[in-house]
Amino acid sequence: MGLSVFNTLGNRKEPFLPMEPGKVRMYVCGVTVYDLCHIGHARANVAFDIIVRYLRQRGFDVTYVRNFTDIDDKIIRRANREGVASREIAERYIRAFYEDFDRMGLLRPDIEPRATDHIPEILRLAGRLVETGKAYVVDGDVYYSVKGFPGYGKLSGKNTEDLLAGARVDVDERKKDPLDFALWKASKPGEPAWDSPWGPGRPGWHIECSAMAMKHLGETFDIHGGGKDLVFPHHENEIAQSEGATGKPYARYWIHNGFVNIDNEKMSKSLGNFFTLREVLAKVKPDVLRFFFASSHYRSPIDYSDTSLAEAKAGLSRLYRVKEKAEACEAAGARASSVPEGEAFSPLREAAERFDEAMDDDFNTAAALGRIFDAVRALNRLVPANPAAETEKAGRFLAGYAVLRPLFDVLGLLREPAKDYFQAEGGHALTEEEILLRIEARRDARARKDFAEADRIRKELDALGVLLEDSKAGTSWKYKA
RNA sequence: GGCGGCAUAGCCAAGCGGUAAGGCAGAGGACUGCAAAUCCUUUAUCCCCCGGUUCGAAUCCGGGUGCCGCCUCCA
Repeated sequence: MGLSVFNTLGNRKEPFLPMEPGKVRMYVCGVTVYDLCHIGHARANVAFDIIVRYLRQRGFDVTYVRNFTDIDDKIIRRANREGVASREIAERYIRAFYEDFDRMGLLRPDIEPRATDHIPEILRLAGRLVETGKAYVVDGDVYYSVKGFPGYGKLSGKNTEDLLAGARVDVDERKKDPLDFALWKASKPGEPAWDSPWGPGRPGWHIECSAMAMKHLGETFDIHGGGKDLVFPHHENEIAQSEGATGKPYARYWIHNGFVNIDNEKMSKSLGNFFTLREVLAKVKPDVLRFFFASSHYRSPIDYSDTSLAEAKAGLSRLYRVKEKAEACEAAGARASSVPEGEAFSPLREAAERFDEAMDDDFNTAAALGRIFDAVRALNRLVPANPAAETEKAGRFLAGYAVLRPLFDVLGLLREPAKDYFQAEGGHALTEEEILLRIEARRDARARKDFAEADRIRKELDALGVLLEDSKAGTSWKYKA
């Protein structure tokens, strides 16, 4: 069984065969840095983060490139509004981007090119297209001539007649054809500009990705990813200008993620119905969001709400409880027994295998998560009641947990210690010390069979958001979900 | 108008021709002083509707209905 991926180019699932065996060259469209990231950006990036993690775990040497669009109309507009340089806007939001995305545990790409650092490459590419007559110059603007590229529409499944009939393409008199798009825009007064053979100007949106992807990955590379909304026109145009220039296939597999919806409607800046990542991270741990995203297939739309977040939180807690037990075993001095064998482990090993099958099927994280829960159930049967007193059992449990751990890593889940996950949330009424004091008092009450007092203390803590759990090994506590 | 996608239990969500994963919520049981956690059992005779293909369809085909996305900046 091999890995298969859904390729937007061709609109079907295909076996994944990189150009060079064992090596994957991958480009993902990053963000335009003019504002804070919202959870739609988070969804897209978590999706590709998981894809990279899985490819690497599967043994591929992945070169992961993700750009920053740091020059664009929206950045300029914001800079003008605030009376600062557009560079300053870009720097500010790149910083914010890293703050948010690092918290999400997103892998840093191997290369993070910025448009403004690639002006020479962009000019070279545009120049190549002008020289070969595939692009034309009007008043310092450079436009790509779509009619000259026969494959136009192959990614998005559109044809040029339909596009024209759609009549939603704004008519610019200077363009030879309404579908033509700008490779280079002459700068207006007060706008940032770079010198070019056609006068001072700045790059159009689509060409930066082509220039940067081809510079860092070659003229043909394996995977190009982004949100579904980029299929047309952005990615269609990237193909046109890149293949128009090189005559070679551009990206071989196009992967697009579905949207985050609010009340069944696309969340977006223009609709105004968006939540920034940091707003959401103020409410829930980053892992909750990751779990939420992983619980649907990356191509499906996913509906964001407080309810769905709460459900994700509940499911994730079940996972963290397993980790909590593994930590308890380690704390008790147990070490994973070498090879997990025996009847009790076969459901675990089977679940791990079926996890890979699910991921092989177009990165089906929802199904993969199902297999993780199967494994969790199997592993929970092996939990020692008192790890300190049952080191052998604890060692077996750890051996089982070691089978699961790589699965969590692929999804980027369970990155923090369970103790922190359950106990390190701020803003609670009681300190850890105060909680432990009450647990001690309750222990004494239980020892003298004063259950009324013991229950009183437990209820008191419960009212303050602290949950007690008795076991043979003692009483543990956690903040209520 | 053109193109594409989706409709599965109370909720979320897999499934891609062989007789409905998983999670949350619910019910019963075990464990517990009682809880919590955990384990066991249980919860869709049926997958929007109507036809068709097939020994067999949630899965394929045709026709409906509803919702969504792209065609304009957008993950």
